[in-house]
Amino acid sequence: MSVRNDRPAKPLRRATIKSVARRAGVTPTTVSRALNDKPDISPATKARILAIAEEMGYVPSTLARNLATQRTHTIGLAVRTIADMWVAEVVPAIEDGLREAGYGVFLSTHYLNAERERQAVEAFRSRQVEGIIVISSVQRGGYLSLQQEWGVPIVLISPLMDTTYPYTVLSDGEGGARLATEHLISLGHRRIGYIGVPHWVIRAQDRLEGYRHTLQEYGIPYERSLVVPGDAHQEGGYQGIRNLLALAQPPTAVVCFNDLTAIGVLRGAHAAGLHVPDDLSIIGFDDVPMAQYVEPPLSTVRQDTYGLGHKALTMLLDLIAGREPPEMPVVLPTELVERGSTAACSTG
Amino acid sequence: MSVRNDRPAKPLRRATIKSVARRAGVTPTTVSRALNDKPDISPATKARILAIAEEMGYVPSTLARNLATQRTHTIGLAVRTIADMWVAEVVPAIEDGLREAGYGVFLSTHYLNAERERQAVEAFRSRQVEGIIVISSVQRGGYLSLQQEWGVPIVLISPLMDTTYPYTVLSDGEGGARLATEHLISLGHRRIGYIGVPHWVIRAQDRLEGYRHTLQEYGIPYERSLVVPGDAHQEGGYQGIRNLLALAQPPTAVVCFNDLTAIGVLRGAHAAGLHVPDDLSIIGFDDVPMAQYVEPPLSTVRQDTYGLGHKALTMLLDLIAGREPPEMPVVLPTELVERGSTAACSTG
DNA sequence: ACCGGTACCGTAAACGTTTCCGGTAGCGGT
DNA sequence: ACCGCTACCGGAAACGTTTACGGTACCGGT
Repeated sequence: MSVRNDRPAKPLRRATIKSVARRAGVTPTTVSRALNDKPDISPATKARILAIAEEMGYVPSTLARNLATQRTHTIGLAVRTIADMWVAEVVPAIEDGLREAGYGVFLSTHYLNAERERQAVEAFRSRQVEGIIVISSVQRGGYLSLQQEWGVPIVLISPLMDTTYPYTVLSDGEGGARLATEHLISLGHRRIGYIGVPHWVIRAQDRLEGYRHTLQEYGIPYERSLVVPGDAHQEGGYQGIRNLLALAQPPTAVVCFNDLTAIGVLRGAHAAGLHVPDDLSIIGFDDVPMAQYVEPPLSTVRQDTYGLGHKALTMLLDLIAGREPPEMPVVLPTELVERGSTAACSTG
Repeated sequence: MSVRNDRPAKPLRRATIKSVARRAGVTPTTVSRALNDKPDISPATKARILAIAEEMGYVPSTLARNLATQRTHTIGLAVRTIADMWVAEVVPAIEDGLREAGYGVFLSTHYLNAERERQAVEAFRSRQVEGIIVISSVQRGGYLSLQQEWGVPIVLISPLMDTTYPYTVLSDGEGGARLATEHLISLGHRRIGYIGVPHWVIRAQDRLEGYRHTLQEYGIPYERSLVVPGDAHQEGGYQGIRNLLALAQPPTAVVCFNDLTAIGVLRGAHAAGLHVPDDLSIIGFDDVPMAQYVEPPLSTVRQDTYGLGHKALTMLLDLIAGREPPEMPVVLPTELVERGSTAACSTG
C-alpha cells in the first residue's frame, strides 16, 4: 500500500519498533523477539509482526541497539594512506573477514603523523569500536597502557618498533633483506650497496640489519659508505644511486628498502648510462604491482600482504572474544622473486 | 593520579556523564553544558567539571549522543575495491574533507556485485549514516526512490548509466576518448583500433562513443572489425591486440579503455615483435601511477581523480545541509598526457 | 516593597532498542 | 480441586546522552 504522506521531501519519521508494536497491537518487547529470532513467541504473531514490519519499511536502528547491548560490532582501521600500494592487499583481507564476522569498519588515515594517529584512535574510542587495527603505526608505544586502560584491543600491522607490545603482526624484514642479499652474493657480487630510509621517519631498521648480518656471515666487510639513506620513494633511490656511483669503488649491486626506491635507482642508473642488470643489479622489497612492469622487471622480495591482513584480523577477533591469540607477535616469512633486474656480477 | 582499581583485565566501567555529575555534585544536564560549551553555566563550575571529567578519563559516548540528537556525523563509502588504482586518489579527497567537516566514514566494498552493493547501502542505512557515496556503482538505478524514501542523500562517482539520477559526478569519458583519438589522428594515423570493455560489465560506453564520433568528424570510416572487447585488465588488452593484429589490414594505432588494457596491448605488441611506438601507437586512459613506469612510458588521458572525490564530497555535504548543489550532475574534464607510446604514423 | 530581568541549575522526557522479571492462560497429572 | 509446568506476552528499567521547560536566587530600578 502506498504511504499516506507522499510529499517527496521528508519521510518525516522512520518506522520504529514502537510504531510497529502499536500497529500490531503488541508491545515493543514482543516485536523485538520477533525480529531477533528469540524464543517466547508464537509462530503466528511472529509472522504477523514480521509482515507488518516489512510493510512499514522498518529498519532497525543499529544506534539504539548498540546503546542497549553495549556492543557495536564495529572496528576502527587506521592506515597511513589508502594510496599505499601494499595496503591495497591488506585492507581487503581485513574488510572481507570482518564483514563475514558481522562487523563494520571505520576508516581513518594518519599520514604518518603521530598526532593524527592519536586523534584517529581517540575518535574510534568515542565511537565505541570493539577493536582497532593500525597499519604503519608511528606512535612510539603507549598502546599497551591504552589497551588495558579502556579494554579495547589494538593490533598493529607495523614493523616492530616497540618490542614490549605483543599485539603486532609484521613481515620478517630482516629475513627478507637476508634473502635479497644472499641472492646477490650467490650471483657473485661482493660490493653491495644499500639504500635505506632515515630512522626518524620509519624507526624500524630490520631490513638494514638483515643486509648487514648477511654480509658479515659471508665474510664481506661492511662499509659505511655503501649504505645511504633514501626516502622510501623514487626520489631517494634516484639520489642514492647517484651518490653511490660517485664513489671511487661503486657497488655492482644494490639492495633497496622498497620497490619505489628500487625504481628510482633504476632510473638513476639509466640516466648514468648504465645497463641493468649487466652493469648494476638491483633488488627491491614489497613486490608492488608496478614492479613487474618496469624495464627490466624488478627482482624483489615479496611480502605476504594478504596474510598480514588476515593474521591481524584473526588476532583482533580473538582478542575481542577474550581468547588469547595462539602466537604474538606474528611475523610472516617473505619470499624472493627473481626477475630481470639482477644478474651475475660481470666484474667478478 | 593513579586509578584505584588497577587489575589489568577489565576497566569494569567507563566514566559516564552521570558518574561525573555525581562526583561533581551536579546533575547530568550541567555536565553536558560544561562539555559542550553551552551557555547557562558559570565559569567556575564549568572549570571544575572539566577537571573532574579529565581526571576520571571521561570520553563521551558518541553512541548515546547520536541517539539523542538523531545525528551521527557519519557517512558511508562504498567502493568497488580499495585495490582500484584510481580510487587511491579519490578516497583521500573524500576522507580528508570529511574529517574537517567532523564526519566519520564507514567503509565497505562491493566487488562490482549488485547484491553486495545493496547490502552495503542497507547496512549504512541501519547505521544511520547521514549520506552515502558509492564509487563505481553497479546498481541499475533505484537510488532515486531510495533516496527520497529514506531521506539519505546518495551521490555516485560513476559513469553515467542512469540519466535520471542527478546526484552523480564523473569524468568526461567521451571527451577523453575524443582527446585520445584526435591526438592519434593528428599524428597521421587513419586506421585506429579500439579495445573496450563489454557492456555487461561496465554499462557506460561513453568512451567508445567519443572514439566513434571523433572518427566520424574527421571523415574516417568506422569499422566494426577495429573495435574489440577487452576486460579492463591486461589480459583483455593482450588478447585484443592479438586479434587486431591478425586482421588483413591491422591498425597502426589503438586507443584503449584504460591503462591496464593499454599495458596488456604493449606486452602483446612486444610479443608480436612490434616496436612501440614506431610500429604501433598506444594510448591508455586514467593515468594510473604505473603508466609512467612501463617501457615506453604510456601516453594516456588523465582523469582528475582528486577532483572527482572533492566534487562528490561537497555535493554530499550540500545535500546533507539541505542546500541544492550548484550543478548536477558534474562532469569533470580530462587531460591528454603525451608520453612515449604514441608517435607519428610511419606508413603514412 | 515590589517587579522584571538575568544568571545559573535541576527535572523529566526523549531517542530506539534490549532484557530482566514477572504475569496470565491453558493443560495434564495427582 | 489443586499443583506445577509450559507457552506466550507485557511492564519497566536500562544504555548514555541532549534539551525543553521550570525553578531559584540575586540584583538594579521604581
